[in-house]
Amino acid sequence: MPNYDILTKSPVFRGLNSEQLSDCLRTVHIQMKSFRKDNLIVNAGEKVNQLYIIQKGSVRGEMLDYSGKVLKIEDIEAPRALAGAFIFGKSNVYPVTVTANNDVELLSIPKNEFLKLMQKEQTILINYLNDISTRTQFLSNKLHFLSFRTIRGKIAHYLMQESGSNSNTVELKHTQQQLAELFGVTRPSLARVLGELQREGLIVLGRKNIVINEKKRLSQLLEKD
Amino acid sequence: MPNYDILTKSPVFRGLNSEQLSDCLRTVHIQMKSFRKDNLIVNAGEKVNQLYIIQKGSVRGEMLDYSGKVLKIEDIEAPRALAGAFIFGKSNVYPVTVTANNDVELLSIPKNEFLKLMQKEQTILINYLNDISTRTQFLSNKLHFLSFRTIRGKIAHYLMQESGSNSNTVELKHTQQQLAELFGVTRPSLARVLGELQREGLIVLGRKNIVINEKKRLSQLLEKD
DNA sequence: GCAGTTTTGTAACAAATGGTACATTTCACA
DNA sequence: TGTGAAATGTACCATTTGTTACAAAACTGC
Repeated sequence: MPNYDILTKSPVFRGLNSEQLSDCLRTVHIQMKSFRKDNLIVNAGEKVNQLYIIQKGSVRGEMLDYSGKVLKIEDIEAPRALAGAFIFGKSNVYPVTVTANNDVELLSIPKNEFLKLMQKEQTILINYLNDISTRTQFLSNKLHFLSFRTIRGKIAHYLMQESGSNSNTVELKHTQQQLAELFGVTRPSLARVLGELQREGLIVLGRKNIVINEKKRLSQLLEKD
Repeated sequence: MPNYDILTKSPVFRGLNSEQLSDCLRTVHIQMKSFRKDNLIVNAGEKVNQLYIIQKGSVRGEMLDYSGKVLKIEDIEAPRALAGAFIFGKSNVYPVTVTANNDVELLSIPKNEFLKLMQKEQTILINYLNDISTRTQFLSNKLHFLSFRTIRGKIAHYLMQESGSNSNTVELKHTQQQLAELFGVTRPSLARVLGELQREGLIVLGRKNIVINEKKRLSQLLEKD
């Protein structure tokens, strides 16, 4: 029941066609796993012994601090790979708790079987290197983001990043609550700072977007943080 | 002038002997580079087109926020590899500024040459996967660490991590200033909280160590943060 | 269009941290 | 052993954020 058409679009198998992929996968032991919405897929701290590739649905990675408070790290959607960077490495342990956002199907490939695949297909090797490297870069960005001390700084950085160089409007895909979790701050604090920035004329708050009035002054906020 | 004896101890070339390594490296184009103490090796934002392996000395990776304030990320010493995870991936750009801690010699291998090496020597491939995976795990830890809101939480987490499960003494390898940078807080604030924790009887501050008196209460701090 | 739910705006106060300054202690080394 | 530099302890106040609470506005499903 692996869907080769979908899986060939995964970062790991990209560049192969369905036939090539099914030929490859026939030579190794694989397994399909299913999860329902909000099911726990992996708990932080579990050992990683296989590569998971999402064939259907989307999952979220969250970090739980000791009080159970949630810091959301990211969403991963089909057909991306899960925890690719944690199969190898020293501690082979999931750093985040992974939960299903909706109905999810995973392709599971044991570590040593996946090694065989990479030895066999150079395309998979290069893809895999690209994938974990991209993940590392994502973490690095996240780290950079969290390094802003103030909420103003985080907002400024977020808006500058989301708006790109040409546009002055940022479409919001998240509620304030979700944004606050992303920033690692409380919702009222975020709302307060957003309100301040609006009163100061830097931005205009819409329901589902934010218009940047003065990009220069906004970027100056970054320099003070 | 590559030193094969040292390089075989690098995470990337581990498992090969000097002869095997020199044979490998003879088939590709490599280059040696030298830097003096506090020389800039790579600026954050530069493109990554080669793998650097430190043959001699140590370097530090630092993130500069826009005001020029320094957030130290890590030290990397010979014979580890540098920015291994950023050769591949989407944005091929250094996330941190790399500076020499002392006199440094680097082995530089262009990206496509390094690909050849991995195709040729499976040992190098597996080593490389382990290396970048370990780096990702390091970043993930760092992220977890920074997610603690309060200084108390960061101190508690740091001490619990450093002391391990048996010992109650943490040897300090850093000054307060260095620790403060590691934590992303100011030095006086760190000193204040350390003082508070001592007054509350949780820890005893020494010049070059910290003794944990009540491990239970310390771990409870983590739950409140 | 209405009722219930979610999202947003905002206020008042508490808590935590930053910035700055300075005295004291420790360290390095001449 | 003495001296200058570095590290540490601490105090004061400003700033930022958290916490809690509540009202208004916007959505949702009927």
